[in-house]
Amino acid sequence: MATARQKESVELLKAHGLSVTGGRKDILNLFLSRKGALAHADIEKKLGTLYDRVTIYRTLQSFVDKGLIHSIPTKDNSIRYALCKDECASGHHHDHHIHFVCKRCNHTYCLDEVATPSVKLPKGYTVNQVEMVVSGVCQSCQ
Amino acid sequence: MATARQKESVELLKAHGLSVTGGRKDILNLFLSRKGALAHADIEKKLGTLYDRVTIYRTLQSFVDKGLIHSIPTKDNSIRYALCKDECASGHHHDHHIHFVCKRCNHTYCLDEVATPSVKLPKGYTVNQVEMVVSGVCQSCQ
DNA sequence: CGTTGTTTTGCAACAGCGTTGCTTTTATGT
DNA sequence: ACATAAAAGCAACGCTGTTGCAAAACAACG
Repeated sequence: MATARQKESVELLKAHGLSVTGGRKDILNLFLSRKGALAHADIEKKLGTLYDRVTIYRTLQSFVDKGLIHSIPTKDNSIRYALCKDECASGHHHDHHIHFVCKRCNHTYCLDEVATPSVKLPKGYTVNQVEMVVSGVCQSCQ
Repeated sequence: MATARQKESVELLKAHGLSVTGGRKDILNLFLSRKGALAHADIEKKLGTLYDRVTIYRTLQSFVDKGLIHSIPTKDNSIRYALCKDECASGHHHDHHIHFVCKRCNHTYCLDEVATPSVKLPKGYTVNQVEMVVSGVCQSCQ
């Protein structure tokens, strides 16, 4: 099981054109094991003794660049990251789902089954991307 | 005209239970004169010589607390602020409009005429607040 | 399996953002 | 105009994210 996940992360890394290193495997495993988004601070808290702060920053950046994870904007000024679905590729993110932030446990979830509704903008505006973040109370915290 | 705006800002401050000071008037005037959101950095650039950095932070915070302005989350990790409509009061923000970020001029607008569409979440989720940020190209930059 | 060239990591230092404590100055209400 | 309460200024700090460079790890190839 742990080995299965190991294999999965290695495959994912290779499939996205990233060389396989210990740090990348560990960080990717965090994303795979925990459904929900992670902030840099979360990762540092879990792996802080193993890897340098800078390495984590650069790893996250490379993951975003290669379409492995995407960033989620939040009100509290801390960027969170979550795994992308298969449709995302290098340079092209297609996260058409909405994000949910729980006020109790402070976890962030990708609600893949909920698509972002289309919006009608006033004349003259060209839409490029739509971000939707819903906050409230999640299933586990009810 | 400048005096009319002066009066308007004084009224607004008083109406929201804030004492009237030079800094608050100047900062509020910035919001009144410029349609669009402002980041702390923008304000500092315009008024930086007049007021201390800390004063600007505290002023913005008090404006948010009293329901004068609201914050807008962005991907680049810089909080922007925009004027609230009348429905907002101390502690209760009702910004049910969407926000638009232009990729060209990098301005942020409140599209008050566009309401946030309602979303259907999976069972077990309680919705508290919905944030919608659309990015693209604005009217002036077409 | 070892060598070589490239990529990644760790370390140190730095810049920017936002906060806090304390003192001085400014506003408010009587 | 005065006393009291609030805000501004100053200094310092912590946290987040970035950059340059040297050491280490990885990938490809013979």
